[in-house]
Amino acid sequence: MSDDATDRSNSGPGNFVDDLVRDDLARGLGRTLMTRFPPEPNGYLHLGHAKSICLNFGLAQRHGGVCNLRFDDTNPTTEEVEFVESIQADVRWLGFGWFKGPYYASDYFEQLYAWAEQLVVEGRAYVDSQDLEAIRAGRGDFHRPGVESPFRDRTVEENLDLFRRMRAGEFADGAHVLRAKIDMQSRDLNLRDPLLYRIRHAAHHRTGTKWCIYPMYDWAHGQSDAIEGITHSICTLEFQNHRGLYEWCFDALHFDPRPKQIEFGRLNLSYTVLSKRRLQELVAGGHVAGWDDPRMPTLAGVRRRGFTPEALRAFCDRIGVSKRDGVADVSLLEHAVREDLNARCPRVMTVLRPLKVIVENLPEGETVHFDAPLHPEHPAMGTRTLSFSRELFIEQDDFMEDPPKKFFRLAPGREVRLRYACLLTCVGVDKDPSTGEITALRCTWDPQSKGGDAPDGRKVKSTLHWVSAAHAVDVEARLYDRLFKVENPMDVPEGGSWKDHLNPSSLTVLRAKAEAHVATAGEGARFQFERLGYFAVDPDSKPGALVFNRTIGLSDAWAKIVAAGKAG
RNA sequence: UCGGGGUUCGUCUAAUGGCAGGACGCGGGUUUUUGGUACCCGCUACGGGGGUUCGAAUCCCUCACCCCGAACCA
Repeated sequence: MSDDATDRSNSGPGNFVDDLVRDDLARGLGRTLMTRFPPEPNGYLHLGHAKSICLNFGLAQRHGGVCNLRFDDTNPTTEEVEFVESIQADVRWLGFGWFKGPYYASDYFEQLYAWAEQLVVEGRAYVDSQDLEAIRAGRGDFHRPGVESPFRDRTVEENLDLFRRMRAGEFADGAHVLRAKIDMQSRDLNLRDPLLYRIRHAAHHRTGTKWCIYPMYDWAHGQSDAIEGITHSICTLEFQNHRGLYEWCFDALHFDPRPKQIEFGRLNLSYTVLSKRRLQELVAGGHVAGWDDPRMPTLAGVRRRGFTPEALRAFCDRIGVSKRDGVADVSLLEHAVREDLNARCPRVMTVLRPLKVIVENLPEGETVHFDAPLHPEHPAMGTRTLSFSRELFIEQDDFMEDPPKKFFRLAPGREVRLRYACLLTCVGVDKDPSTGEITALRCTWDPQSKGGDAPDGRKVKSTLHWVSAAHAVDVEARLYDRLFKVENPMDVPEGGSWKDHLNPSSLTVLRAKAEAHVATAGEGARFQFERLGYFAVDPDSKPGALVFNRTIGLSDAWAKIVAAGKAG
């Protein structure tokens, strides 16, 4: 124990919210720790939400508390059931569950309205009948105080009457609003008589047409927290400016105990955009196939791509939680994904860009079988049988007629190993006489090297993946690259758009040859295609027509050598 | 310019008055039937300036820079 204080090698990523919660718990909260994840159902959840979900649910999990899922559904014009459903599915997929609920701010509309009337009665709120522009103008700006509305001094009776008639539907949208009566001189702009209710004759996805006035965020959120008994209301940095108003509401309603609002820095990721509005724009503009396009940073997208919830949670643990507005490197996410997939994925061989190989010393019609482990480090995962015959496919990238110095793979006269099979030597190259294009490789195998090692102990510098032409299954492989070409897509020159940074080759579709073992794989199944990366079966797959998404490639030392121009 | 936050390796993040540490990344190496994995070694940081102190990333002053805020969005 005493060593812990001095052993700095152990200190993991920071999480100042967790520290605060621990302090509060140590001091004695007097009630159960309760957090909440409060999405607005107006879009799909993305990686940024994953950070918030892991934070809120994680806190509850670690400290014997409870975390509510609550839909912040106070704006009927943007919210839809499609989203409340996808959000629940995504939270569950990530590995979290809620104790009761889910909850909805709309369930509290009646209570919220009653409290608003209370404010009116106490002279702390009034109905303003100025139009939008006048209200905006009256608010002033950073340097000028606001001016009071001419309607600010209406009597309680008049305010109550008007507010009730607002609810009753007597007025058109925009005719009146309910405002808190605070201080038009305040340096905190949120305290310059903020709007509490606006009229919206719009159907709500849950309350239908029962209401035609809807509470604003600032009126709904804190009170919803209080109703549920939330102890720690954790939100992102942009809400720091609202804390004064959050507290004002609790003062006005004399809430005790009250939730504590804590703000943290939202997740930003290099080479991607994380904002619902922009993701929506990518979908609407047809830049991707949908919210669940595997290139999207949505939870639906990365799930389809083959990311695991475990990897996402590990990533969220590792980036830490602070008040800094930073940008996490996408390579950290990729690392978490590879780390998890490496441990759990069975290995198989698939050739993405086939190059035909003819094994001259193996008679046509003859098949040799090899047993190969499904995971070299986990024998318990079992084995599968590989078929080897006269016609094979290897990767086009694995052969060069005139290789540079550091190219260890197949070349004329050179011997390599076929993974789990045998040693193979290239003895000739067939070319199309008119184009000069290589059509096939002439090779011989060493029957003494069955399994991959020669009895004479000779070594080869490279091991290639391969499939037998006669036994392979045709599959579609979808390769993904980063959606954006630049680290910060929001860094745009004058007159440009962040969408100018979209990577035109973020998707490559290939017709590949896979070993027979994958033929029966079901949707969502994950494999490592040896030497190529991790792949997951896409829902577009049909019987006999598998589609694989490349979740992430393996780290590729050779590609780095080539990119650095050091291949020799 | 007013208010609210923020500034530690390239990135994320520790250390809260006592040797600036970890992870990712990058470079090198060992092992290897994946140019994978694993393992080893190395790399780079306290925004600037003043002060307090035996001692400052940490406390004080000051400057600079960055983010958020003037929706009937959340």
